[in-house]
Amino acid sequence: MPQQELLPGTLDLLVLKTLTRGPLHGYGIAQYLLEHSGQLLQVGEGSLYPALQRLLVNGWTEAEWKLTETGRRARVYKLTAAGRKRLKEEEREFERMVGAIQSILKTV
Amino acid sequence: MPQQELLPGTLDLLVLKTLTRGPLHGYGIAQYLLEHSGQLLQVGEGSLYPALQRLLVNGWTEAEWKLTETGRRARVYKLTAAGRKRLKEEEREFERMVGAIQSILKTV
DNA sequence: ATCGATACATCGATAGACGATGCCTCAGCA
DNA sequence: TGCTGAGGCATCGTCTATCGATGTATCGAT
Repeated sequence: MPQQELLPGTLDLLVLKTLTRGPLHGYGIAQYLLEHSGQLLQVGEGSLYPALQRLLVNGWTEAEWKLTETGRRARVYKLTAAGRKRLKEEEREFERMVGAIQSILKTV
Repeated sequence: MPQQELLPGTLDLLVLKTLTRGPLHGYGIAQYLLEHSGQLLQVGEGSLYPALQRLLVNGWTEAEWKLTETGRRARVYKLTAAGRKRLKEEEREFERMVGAIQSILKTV
């Protein structure tokens, strides 16, 4: 059984939250999530880039091509006001769901 | 935006957990989850019955046709030993994932 | 020269959730 | 008598998301 790298449906939330720390590019987002989750949240590229597209299309983020300090081109994403609003909603919804599930799990 | 009824990937976990309280049929499982989650976990039939099939096929549950007190036929599901083991794994994995996500969410 | 890390993106397969639909029984009520 | 709603099963098609594989390219270090 291949263990999943992610809880399905939570990736947009994670990306949006990461971007509250400041504009960042895709690779950096994946790194941030990996490092700040004890290596648990391993976002594959095949999941990440489609997610970044979703966020763009929905207007939750804006993108700009830039050069990193190391001289590589990178597409830097920035939260929009709508994105911040969306983040709040997704956070609330996530906590609601987790709370509901845990209330089931904790019953003896 | 249609709000989701379930956190994807958590349905098997919820069903397995529900069955630790004793054998139960599909309809009863859906009711239990609804009632014990403050009406939050609304499992649709199009999600539930495929899930019950999965659990059966994997040997996590056993099924038996019975009659309810009201005289209707019902397929009653019961946890197997393997199902109990599986439940423990899924519980651990869920808490791990939620912990990781919340550690991202709580950073300022 | 090659290799690993950085950086983008797409494609196809798989899986899961969901709404709609269909079939059946029983109890209650008009 | 006939209808309706609740209890019960199940499947089908659609949609969406995750994921592994693949492909391109640059840069620094060996």
